[in-house]
Amino acid sequence: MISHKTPAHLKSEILEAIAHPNRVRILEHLGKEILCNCELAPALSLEQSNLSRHLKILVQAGVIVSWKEGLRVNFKIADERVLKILDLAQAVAKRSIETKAGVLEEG
Amino acid sequence: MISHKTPAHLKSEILEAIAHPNRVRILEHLGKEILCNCELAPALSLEQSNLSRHLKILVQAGVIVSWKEGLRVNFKIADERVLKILDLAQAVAKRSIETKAGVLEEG
DNA sequence: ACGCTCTATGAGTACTTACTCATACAGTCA
DNA sequence: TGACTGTATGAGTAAGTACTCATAGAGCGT
Repeated sequence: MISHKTPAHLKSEILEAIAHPNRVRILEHLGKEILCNCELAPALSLEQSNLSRHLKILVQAGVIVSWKEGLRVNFKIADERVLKILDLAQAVAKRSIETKAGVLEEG
Repeated sequence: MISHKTPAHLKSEILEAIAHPNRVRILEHLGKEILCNCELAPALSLEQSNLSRHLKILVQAGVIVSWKEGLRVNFKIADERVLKILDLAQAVAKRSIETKAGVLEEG
């Protein structure tokens, strides 16, 4: 079964999964340590059901992986490159803001 | 005026701007050459007005820059790192697909 | 001035998304 | 078994997004 998705579609699926601010925060936490839903919820001040759905989106995109451990479901980053994407996004955002500030000054 | 946006929010603004499949396609084209709306529209098979709005989103995020040249408005990548983000997204997507295939085989 | 080309935007619609509440499901321990 | 903890999901709602059509604006040429 070969995927018929275009390259642009493949990329956007990963990026859409990552792009939500709460999911960015989840990834930032998981970049440091393995955590479960019950630890992330208070750390991010998110409703348990809401967080569960965000985590599901990340798992389905293949950005994080999960496994059961007793009652808990643990999560960790599946591919370290997603953290690199976050770093680059940060850098682009920073430059964008600086450029806008520069335009205002010289104007 | 200092921005009060959280790091997660800054990142997600860039990623949300990039994440749409049509905007990924726009960036892929602009990664190779400078183009105007009128050249991109037929290349991407997008409605002129629809394309114009996608380009606006990318400009507002600071991902691309635009300048007038007669009737045309040209666009180019503002920060080459967005292309790197697309490459990484592609790599993550590829690995995700392979991992899922592996799971199916060993199952 | 006029017509022509290219781009931007208002308005309307269909679709998707995030969120919350309530509830079901899964696993542990007494 | 029942009570308890942790997770997933159905249902409903509010908000956001992408798309199209029509139209306005901006700049070129005659």
